[in-house]
Amino acid sequence: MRRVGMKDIAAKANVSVATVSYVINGTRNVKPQTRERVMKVIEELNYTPNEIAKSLKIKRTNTIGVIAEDVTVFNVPEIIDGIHDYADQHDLHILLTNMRLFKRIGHNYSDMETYRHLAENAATNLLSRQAEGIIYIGVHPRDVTGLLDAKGKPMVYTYCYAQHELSIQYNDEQASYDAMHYLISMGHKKIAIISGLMDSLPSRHRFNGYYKAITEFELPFNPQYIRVGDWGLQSGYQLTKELLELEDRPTAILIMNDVMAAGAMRAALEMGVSIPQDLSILGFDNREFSDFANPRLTTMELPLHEMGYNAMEALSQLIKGEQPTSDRSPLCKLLVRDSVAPPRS
Amino acid sequence: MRRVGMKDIAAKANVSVATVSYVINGTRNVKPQTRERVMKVIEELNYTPNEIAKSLKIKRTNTIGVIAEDVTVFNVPEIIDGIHDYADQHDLHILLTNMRLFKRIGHNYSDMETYRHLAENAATNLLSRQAEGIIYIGVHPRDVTGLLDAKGKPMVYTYCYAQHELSIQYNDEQASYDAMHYLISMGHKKIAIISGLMDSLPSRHRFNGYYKAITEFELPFNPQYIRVGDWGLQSGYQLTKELLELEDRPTAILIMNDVMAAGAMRAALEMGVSIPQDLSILGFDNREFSDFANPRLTTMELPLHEMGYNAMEALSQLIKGEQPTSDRSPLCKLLVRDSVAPPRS
DNA sequence: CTGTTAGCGCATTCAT
DNA sequence: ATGAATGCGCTAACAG
Repeated sequence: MRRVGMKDIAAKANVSVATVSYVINGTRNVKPQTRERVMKVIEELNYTPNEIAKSLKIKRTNTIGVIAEDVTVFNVPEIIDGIHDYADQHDLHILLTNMRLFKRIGHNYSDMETYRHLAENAATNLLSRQAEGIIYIGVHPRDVTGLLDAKGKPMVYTYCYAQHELSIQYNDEQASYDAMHYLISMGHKKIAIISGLMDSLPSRHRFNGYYKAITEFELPFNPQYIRVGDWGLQSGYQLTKELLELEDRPTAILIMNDVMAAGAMRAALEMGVSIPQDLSILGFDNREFSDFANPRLTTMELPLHEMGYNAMEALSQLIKGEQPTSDRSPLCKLLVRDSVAPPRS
Repeated sequence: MRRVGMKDIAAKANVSVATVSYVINGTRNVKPQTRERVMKVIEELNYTPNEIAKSLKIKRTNTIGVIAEDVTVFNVPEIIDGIHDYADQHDLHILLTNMRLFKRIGHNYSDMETYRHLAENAATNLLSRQAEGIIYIGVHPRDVTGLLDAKGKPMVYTYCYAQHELSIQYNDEQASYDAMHYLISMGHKKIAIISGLMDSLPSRHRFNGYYKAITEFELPFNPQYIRVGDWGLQSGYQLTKELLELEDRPTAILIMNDVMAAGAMRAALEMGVSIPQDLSILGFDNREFSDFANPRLTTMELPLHEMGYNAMEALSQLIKGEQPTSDRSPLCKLLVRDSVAPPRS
């Protein structure tokens, strides 16, 4: 049998389709009896409104498009969760496109051709499905300026940056400053840093935070303590070894991601340096394994949920023509576990 | 300015809307010149078809609804990735609902009221947005029979079961049988098992696989070697200690998840038992940390991508009125790393 | 308080 | 090879 529509309800309840519409949407006062009658028929016929027809009519879909570079990359699901959190509260729906970047072109960002094509396609599709705005979720914080054209629809970036566009990204500088503050408050003075690749924005920002803390708290600045890794475990391992072989060893290392921190722990283990008694380690990311490490790794947790939530909030405001008021650089949060202790006196 | 529609194209190109429709969809032959002219105007006006209007007309949306109990739970994103893989290849779109189960009601499954309400709501919403079918992704393999009513639309469950409904779930029994086979092929005869809670379907199935292998390969059956954990790290730790204190120690342990395996490794470390020389460990899940563990954990990898992909495939077939032909219990894959070695002779 | 009616943007039948 | 006209299911004037 045909799908039941308002017309069927109207017929069976002896009213006009308009009235049915009114009782469903509460758009106008309807006499309680009629209302009751209509409701009963709706119930009986198990009627569900066709939102697509409604959308066509009112020119609003309450749907927002999300383009994720890759949903399987750690951190991304939590951002999506934040998006859904806001969406639920505001009766918005999510059309999700997953570009599957890693599986498709691997880490080869240079294949910009394919890449831009995918993104452009995704946006066009979303837009033709009448998404009222788009959120673009990167796969790690980098500049994606000029990648996308939302054809005049509102757009918000998160977990990546775009010039002249609204983007929500956690505050890297403050995060590493806060981490340093914690280390210093524990009594550390000789604090090394293992940074990520220096062509990355987060690396630069975090280094700024490190340097700012060094300066403000008047710690000795030792260039030997500054090491540049490549985000991989092996580099954390190697650089930590180097740091521990220094004549004037640091008592703590701030490490820009948990993976390199895992390498650091391995190096320390091999060299008989115990954490946190002989060396304190502070990571970034709160990766799943950091809670299973031995000792459990103290790390900076990223405000992922908040990023998604704020991005949605900002987008909604943009859609309504308002000025976005959301915090564009939410703060990371120190997760105190067991890899930091006061230095040996 | 108003959004540009077919009418605008038609006017500017001096043709009827019908013709515009024909050139866009290639539904009928159009004189090359006219065709050309229309295309040019489309280009100029930057026209994008309104898929929502089209859907209303043709009564097909090419949209499928996905209900995830919680997208932030490990394993789920990879399933979603499989769904997108199929969707991309078949020009299908995904409307994703995230019930956010953990954040909302925690692990308290007993709050079935809220829970069913959420699910029912999600389905209704998806359906009223004209999703042509629904995929339900659980948060771990359990029976969810009777949770949802798709009102006659096709529905496929994955990462959970539902009686009398189509569900795609990896083959647990085969997985643990394969794991055992590997252990045995490495020369182990005294193989213990640390199972998950016995009220769980996977636990039962995996135990079946264990027992089947024991029987088929005529290994001694030692009830002492069977331990029941609760999936948590602590239980893996505790049970491994007990196993290692046995007079007749096992030389290998099959552990039903990586988290308990992490506990096992900790126990072994404390007792001075080295892995894999003195004890082999084989986990389940391929959790992120298992690759960072020391030694790297050999584990069974779940066919998550395939589950998502197959679920989509089956759903598509159902939508088309065909018999689903997808493999409903894809196989797990052994991921050989460093925690298994031949027993000491 | 309720009914009639005109579209929303498009695909499609029936003419020509 | 093309156009005119109809309607998908719904909302929102407008009219009573």
